[in-house]
Amino acid sequence: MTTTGASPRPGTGERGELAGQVVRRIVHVARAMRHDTDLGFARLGLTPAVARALHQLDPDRPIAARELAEQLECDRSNVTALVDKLELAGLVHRQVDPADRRLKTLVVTDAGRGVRDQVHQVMSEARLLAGLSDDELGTLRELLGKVSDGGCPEDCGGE
Amino acid sequence: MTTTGASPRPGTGERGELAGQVVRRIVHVARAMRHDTDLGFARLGLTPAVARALHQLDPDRPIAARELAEQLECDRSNVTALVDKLELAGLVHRQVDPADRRLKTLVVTDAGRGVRDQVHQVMSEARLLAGLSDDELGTLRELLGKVSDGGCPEDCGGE
DNA sequence: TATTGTTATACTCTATAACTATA
DNA sequence: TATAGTTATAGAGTATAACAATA
Repeated sequence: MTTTGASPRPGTGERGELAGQVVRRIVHVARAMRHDTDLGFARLGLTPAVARALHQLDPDRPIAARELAEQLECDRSNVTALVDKLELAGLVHRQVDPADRRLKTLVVTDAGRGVRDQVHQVMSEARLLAGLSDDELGTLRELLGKVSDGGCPEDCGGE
Repeated sequence: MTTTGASPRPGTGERGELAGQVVRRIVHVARAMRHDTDLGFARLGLTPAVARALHQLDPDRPIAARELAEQLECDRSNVTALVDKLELAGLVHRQVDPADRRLKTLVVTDAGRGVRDQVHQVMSEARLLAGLSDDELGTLRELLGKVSDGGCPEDCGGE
């Protein structure tokens, strides 16, 4: 407690200023990236939310709507509309679970597989990251992984 | 075409995979951060967009609505509603520019100054960044700055 | 009684187009 | 005619509450 560095409140002091800059840059960069990916999704005829939903579905391990809602961190009621659009586009098929007839399993169709791959690719293009070397990208990935809750439920790190 | 490394399309190959992971992590982290800050804004009685608008206004250099729209990268028509709420809350005052009576200058009130400071602090708290050292934060800031369009119009880097 | 999926509803955010008042 | 701000409107995204079917 002798020198500087102990701020009464978070968001104050040098450390808080630095953290604030990082927060704003992350939000800004993410905004630009989403703007970028959204264009790609639109080219596939998908809204951003629908694209994210499709991306979250695993063609080889169908899940119920409930589970998709958890993965998307949104309410069940929203999933209904998202899956409606996916089913209308022929990318996903609702299938009642014989074991528990309350559940509706979301099966990705063959067409859905193809579009899902394209969604994945759109999210990997990352024009904005072109200026970074492979080393820098690696470092960035590590640092982002250290951010609390940066563990990412499914697809961020592992693959 | 002799070795690896040359991918026909972006989003393919090792580099694309790495970039994709970084993209997804950034989006995920930004999502978590926004969720975090949004709670803070709500405690101030502000919606996220209103908070961002107030944060963008400089109490010492009033700007017109048009300019705010540019800074927020949104349409003029939206600014009307945002400023409506800010004015209703007594945080901002519309003032017709005598020089060009088409313009309405947005003046931050005394109460507005206080709330704006709190907004700034909410954005600097960054609980999620607690696990990173000062060095790591600095590196993260640099790398994010290298991302295309990471220049950030106003408040990200400079202060 | 608890849970799944659905529906109805509402609010926020954002965009487009048409209007007004100034210039 | 061009521009600033406003209004009306629409669509996407997300949340809550109530409902039917199933467990």
